[in-house]
Amino acid sequence: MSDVAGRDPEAVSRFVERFAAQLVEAGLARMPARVFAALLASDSGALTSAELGEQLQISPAGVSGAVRYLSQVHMLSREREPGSRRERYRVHSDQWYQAITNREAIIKRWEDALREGVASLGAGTPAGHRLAETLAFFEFIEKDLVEMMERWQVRRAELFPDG
Amino acid sequence: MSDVAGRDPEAVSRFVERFAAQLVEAGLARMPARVFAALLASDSGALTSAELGEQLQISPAGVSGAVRYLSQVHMLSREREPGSRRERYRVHSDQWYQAITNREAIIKRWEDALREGVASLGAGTPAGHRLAETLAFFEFIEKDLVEMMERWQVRRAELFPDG
DNA sequence: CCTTAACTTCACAAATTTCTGAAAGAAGCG
DNA sequence: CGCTTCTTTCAGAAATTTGTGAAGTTAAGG
Repeated sequence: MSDVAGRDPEAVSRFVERFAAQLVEAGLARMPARVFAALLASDSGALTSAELGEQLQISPAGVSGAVRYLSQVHMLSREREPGSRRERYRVHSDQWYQAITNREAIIKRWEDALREGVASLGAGTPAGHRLAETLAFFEFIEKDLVEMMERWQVRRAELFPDG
Repeated sequence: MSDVAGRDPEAVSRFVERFAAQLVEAGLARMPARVFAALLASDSGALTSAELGEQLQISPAGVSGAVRYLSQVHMLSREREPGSRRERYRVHSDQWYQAITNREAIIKRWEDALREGVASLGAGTPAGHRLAETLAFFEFIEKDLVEMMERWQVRRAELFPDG
């Protein structure tokens, strides 16, 4: 069943393309950005490969590549409808929470590189000191982000008691 | 005066390239990433165009493009040494604070796109509800990020009393 | 098992991005 | 004012990325 039926496809498309453009500007590749935006704007929160391909005018191969990337970075999850070979790609309500939590993996690698830098340039040198301070900043961010997400869960429950 | 003199250029270069690679993976363009990493790893915290060009093996044009971008997103600042036409590009100790604050501009544009989406898809629809929840998340993040940066300033003063 | 629907992989064409050399543009200094 | 030094702009070559068609793989359903 098409998720788009009964809605203004143009309004949907307009939002999808605009929001995707912002995601692209923030560093996401074009096609994953469009797929993610389309899911976000769907009523059911889940679309099949065919639906995505039709709505976004992209080939099955394009959809495949985009969802592979998005699922790697935990921005969507795949589900198989039982007794069908159709896959559905879904955004969850805590998807952003997931995505941000995933950012921590990136921060961890930055921290590794910085620790190496402090060691090889020397903790006593001005440059070493700068790297150490940068490292401390990321360690702070990492810890504080976790707490921030906890605060969001609380706030979310307040704003959307039934969500 | 070369900032690199008296240090192991190989150790510096190794850190610069590794850290830059992480920044690239996070979405920054290659050359801005390398320039930023080189500044971070310099003892003085500031390098001239010629020094950057030599250390990174890139042309003056490359340096120019990279620093233009980095200064736009507030990841470095330019200074003119008085009585010289040489420019120095500097990272400040609160540079990451600046960069994150700048991210808020991006979040603001996401929020605009989402508000439009809620309006055009209808606040009462499931999709509209999802967009509204996403919007609320970003509004929360935006406010909380500011407080987080304030907490960092406090923490930083504790860790580096003389910084 | 065989058919068939769905997804994935792969090689390639097209579009985009990146980086450079060359030329033009500022700005200090005599 | 003209020389010199440094930076920026710009057109284009080179490299990378993107998205597709076509072939290949998997698994449901007879």
